[in-house]
Amino acid sequence: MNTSDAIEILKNKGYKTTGKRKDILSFFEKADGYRTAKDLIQFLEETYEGISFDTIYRNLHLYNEVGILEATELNGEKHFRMNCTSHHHHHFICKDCGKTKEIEVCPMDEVQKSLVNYEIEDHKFEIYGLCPACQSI
Amino acid sequence: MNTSDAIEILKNKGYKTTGKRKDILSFFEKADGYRTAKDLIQFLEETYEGISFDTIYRNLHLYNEVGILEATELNGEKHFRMNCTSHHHHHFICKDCGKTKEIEVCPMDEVQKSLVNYEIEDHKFEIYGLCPACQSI
DNA sequence: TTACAAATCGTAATGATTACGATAATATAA
DNA sequence: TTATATTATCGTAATCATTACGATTTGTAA
Repeated sequence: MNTSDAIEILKNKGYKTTGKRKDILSFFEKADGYRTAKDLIQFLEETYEGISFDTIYRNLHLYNEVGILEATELNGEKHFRMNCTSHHHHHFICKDCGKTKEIEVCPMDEVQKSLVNYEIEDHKFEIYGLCPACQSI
Repeated sequence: MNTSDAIEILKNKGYKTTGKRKDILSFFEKADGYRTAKDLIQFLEETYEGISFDTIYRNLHLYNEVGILEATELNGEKHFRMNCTSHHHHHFICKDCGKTKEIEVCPMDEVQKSLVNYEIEDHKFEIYGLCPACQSI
């Protein structure tokens, strides 16, 4: 997903296009990994001094709801990244820089066999560590 | 892991045994699934009216550190359960009652092949949904 | 260009968790 | 068993991320 895809989604759902919304999208497009609300605030402060928390969190929440962003929880903070809609997969997440690498393995087919009578709603499979670039630092 | 195993661990590490510590352990032993700090406070208030947050969170943190409890994050709150030390496995977690079912499948061996040069520190594989008992309610 | 719904602002409130100085309780050694 | 050192707990305030809200501004469609 990129910024213009995302704007298209918002328009189709009747949400308005604003400068802040576009900048939030390009921030995540450029980020290519997980970022926190704080990271986003810091970025937007450069352009929009004194931007409201309301704007930050409302839009993060909205983007997550319409599938533009996906979220995960790391050290007590929510982290967000551009959603990869292409196909189902999981991520290696670098604890240092937040960048991700796609993992194609998903064990859910096999797991379901051992969960008859259980109603599966969701699953999470994430690998944490240091990416090659962050190991040398 | 049960309460007496856990007390043994604490003793061996030089931590003192108190009534509250024992009660916290038996709470989690009885629970057989994930519980929040709030759940624990509610339980302990019955016996120890006005128990301090400090006691709750300090002990949860300690038990997690020494491997008595394991933790996960669900809807913005930390959830804790007795650690199953026997062997490596993952969990189905019921969103309603917090009870868990062990999943023996772990795809990490296979995943590692696609992560050469990545330093893997940790991984999480959890399945969420409703257990048979909670579906009928 | 107008009008109205939606977005943002500025700031206060919330909720989970952490922190801390004072006090109490436990374990150990005499 | 008693003294003593160390650890645990208390009571409460502080912190941190996130949510909420009335007032104001802005985008969009007619």
